[in-house]
Amino acid sequence: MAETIWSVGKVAKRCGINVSTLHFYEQQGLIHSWRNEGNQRRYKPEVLRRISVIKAAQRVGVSLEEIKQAFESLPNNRTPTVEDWQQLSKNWQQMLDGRIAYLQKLRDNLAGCIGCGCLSMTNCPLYNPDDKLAKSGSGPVLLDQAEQKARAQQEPSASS
Amino acid sequence: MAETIWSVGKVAKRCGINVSTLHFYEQQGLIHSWRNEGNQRRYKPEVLRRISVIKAAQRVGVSLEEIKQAFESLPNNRTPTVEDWQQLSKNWQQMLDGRIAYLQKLRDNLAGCIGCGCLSMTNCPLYNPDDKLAKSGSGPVLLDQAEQKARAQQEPSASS
DNA sequence: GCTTTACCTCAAGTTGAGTTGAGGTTTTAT
DNA sequence: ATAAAACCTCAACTCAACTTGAGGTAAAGC
Repeated sequence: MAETIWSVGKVAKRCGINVSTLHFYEQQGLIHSWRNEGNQRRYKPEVLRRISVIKAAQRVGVSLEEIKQAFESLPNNRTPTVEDWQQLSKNWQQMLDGRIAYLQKLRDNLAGCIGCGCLSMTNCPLYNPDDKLAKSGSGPVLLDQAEQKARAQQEPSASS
Repeated sequence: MAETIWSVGKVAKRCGINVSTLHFYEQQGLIHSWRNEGNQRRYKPEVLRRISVIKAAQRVGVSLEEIKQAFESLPNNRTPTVEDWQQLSKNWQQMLDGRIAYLQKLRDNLAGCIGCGCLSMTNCPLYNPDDKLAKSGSGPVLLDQAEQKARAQQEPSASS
């Protein structure tokens, strides 16, 4: 219940990040602060939660832009409620399920693939990552990599 | 068995990447080529395997530098054998297991954590990512993020 | 009271992973 | 034989995510 107010330095230390990173996140609209009389930043404890989420998400490869979009489901005007965070959490979990599924698929394919010695261009999932792996079961809630544009199929001409 | 020789354009098209990316990877020492009489790049089919591995690895957040190091276990002078690739594959799988474990832990913690409404700084794994999540079961073979340096523990002073 | 520490802004620099463009050569296709 | 497509080099640009530095103000400790 400690209705604590935080300074940049405290937040930075507590979260293990630089003060400059907090400036940066604020500038990017990921976190918010108000100022005291001396123009110094002050934070609600909520900010720690946000930063924790940012760090956790980054670790799994989510960009700041995507995180920001996820945060936009949180209210700007009032402090997010438990329900607000739960909604975000739900989306997050779908994404994580997708990522996990992808990694598992990749791992399992590696076993039979990377070391198999085959040079079968048409069969090997490693040589054909788009079909077999990239598009595999991820419910892209936050991630939406929108990759693979070039997908021409054309074998070279020479052969022995 | 097709002992095919590849040009940049063919490789690029086949792999769905730009020619400039191949130049770049070569410059970074990730792939190799020789030149024909007209100074144009020529590739062994092996390069497709390398690029596939690069792409797969990048997708799970491995940096080019780490990939390069992994490739250094491959022979420079001769074409990698099945065994060479198998060794690399083994390391890769350990890393993937680590990443999967991390993601699962994160997902499971999210359920009880991000939306729980607790503000318990001392208990919540989200607020204390270093201990609970970051260091959790990953045998860092390729990843070795070497993060968390700043880990001071200091609560702010004010309270209500 | 004064010194040290923390904070402020704003501009510029850094790193990773490429991309773009200019200016020129080779290959391929007709 | 000639035009189009593919290739070459090298330098510069881009973008994300920060970090560093200069020059100055505010707050804390003794």
